[in-house]
Amino acid sequence: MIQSQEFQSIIQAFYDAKDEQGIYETFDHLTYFLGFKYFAIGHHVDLLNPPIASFGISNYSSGWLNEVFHERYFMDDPIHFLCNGRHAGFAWPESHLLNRLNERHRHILERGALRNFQSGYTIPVHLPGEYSGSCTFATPTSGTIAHNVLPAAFFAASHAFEAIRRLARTAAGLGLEPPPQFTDRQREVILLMGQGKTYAEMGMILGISRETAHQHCKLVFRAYGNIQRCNLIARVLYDGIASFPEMLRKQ
Amino acid sequence: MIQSQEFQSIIQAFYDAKDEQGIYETFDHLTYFLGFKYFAIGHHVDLLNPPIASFGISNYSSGWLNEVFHERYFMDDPIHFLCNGRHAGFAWPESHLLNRLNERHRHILERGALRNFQSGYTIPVHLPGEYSGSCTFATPTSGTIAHNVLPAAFFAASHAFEAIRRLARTAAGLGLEPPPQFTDRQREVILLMGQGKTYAEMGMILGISRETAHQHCKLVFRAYGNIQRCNLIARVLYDGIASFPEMLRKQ
DNA sequence: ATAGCAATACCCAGTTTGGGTCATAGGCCG
DNA sequence: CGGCCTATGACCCAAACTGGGTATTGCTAT
Repeated sequence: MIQSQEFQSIIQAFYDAKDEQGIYETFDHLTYFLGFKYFAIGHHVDLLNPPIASFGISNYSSGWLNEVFHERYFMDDPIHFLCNGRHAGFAWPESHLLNRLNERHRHILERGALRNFQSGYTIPVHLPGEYSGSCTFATPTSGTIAHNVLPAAFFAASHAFEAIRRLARTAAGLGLEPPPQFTDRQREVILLMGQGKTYAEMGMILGISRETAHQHCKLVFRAYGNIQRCNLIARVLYDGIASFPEMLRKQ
Repeated sequence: MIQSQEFQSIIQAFYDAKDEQGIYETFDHLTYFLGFKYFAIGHHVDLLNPPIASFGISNYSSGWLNEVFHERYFMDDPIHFLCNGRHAGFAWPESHLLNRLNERHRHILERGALRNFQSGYTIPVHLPGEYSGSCTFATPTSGTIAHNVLPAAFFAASHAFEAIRRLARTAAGLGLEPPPQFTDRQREVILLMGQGKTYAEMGMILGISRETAHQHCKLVFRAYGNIQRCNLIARVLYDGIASFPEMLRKQ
């Protein structure tokens, strides 16, 4: 399958696509080629109020899309939820994944199954400074998905996402701004903020005065546009400026 | 290749590995299976002062590793640089990628080529809350890499990274105690805290009094053992109680 | 029915935050 | 050498947070 000329040409077609229509047709082709029926690719954002340069393309039925929009399923999409903290693709439904879902997630999953989404394969896409997203292939038949198509689906989905990102960015005229850069000292106070330390404690730990720690923090806030402390924590983790292990380390 | 039993068993072996030695042997096997000679997988961090729970494994020669450490190449690694803002894997060297490199990058790339890294394939790995990383396969022969192995390499690298992450995390002792459970209201105030809202703003948004929002937050803090607000944000994101998309979305 | 829990609401004293502004010292670079 | 950046330190002050309380309402499970 992967050795085939057809597979190579589908990948190339994503990069050659000039607009959403071209992407859609290529995806339709790919979905059929891989043996699935449905596809969806896009960012995990508020679909009723999508941010600039975000995108979402699928061949889901209008009935299901109506339900998703009307019931606001996209805010608690179980498949999107399972993408959190994950790089490798995953086939669903799978028992040990279902354990992580809450009531609302399961309800949505059941509604989807009624609408012919019995099983599928989803590829998460995370990139620093961008909205998380994913690419999903689904079938109306229940039962296990053939494992040998997964590498091809994973590979193709990644390139498809890459191609659509570029298209969406150039269409939006950005250039998303890259996350700010920080000095070593600034990164240190960021970690300490995430550990819940006060300015006085930071000063103690770093061997500097309370006011100096305060000053470093002020510059960090300013770099992010004077956002609030807690929002900063979420941002630096998301932007890859700090990692969970460092921030959550006991001390 | 991908259909082969051997490929499946290599993937499984990564998840079954109990320590770095097991990972190393499995990677050696995978590298040979894919037709490469060298492999390297790990986080893009300061190797002289690696953060907790970060990892790096490779079968590079000690001569090259010495040079990398001594000359601090890892701070300006051209391959790591090309991973920025990219999800799909990439084969190198490739002319349109080289354009993005600066002098120092090219110098390091040339030094690597002298040390037998003529061409390769690199898979970037980005995950919110973690350092970016990558997995590289390389060969001492110049010339184009056969395209048909790339999907297998991409797929296997993703699962390998996933398996090593889990190993490194449990070794770092994170995520041992099960996270507390929260009510819907509590989850709402958690999200609002992560968005930098004050108690008064939370009350406004939720249609309750400032003091009620305060009360919900107090119970959340208590559930985590009266930790500080900012530390809470890092914890709930790590524990999967809230996700980056819901916390960072504009509203 | 009654005990438990979630959600609501209010009080309060002490601490912390997050904006300013200002100043000095050292390092690096052209 | 001068300019720029970083790290350091200091002061001010209104607003917000923190962590104790108490108390009512309504729902649910035993």
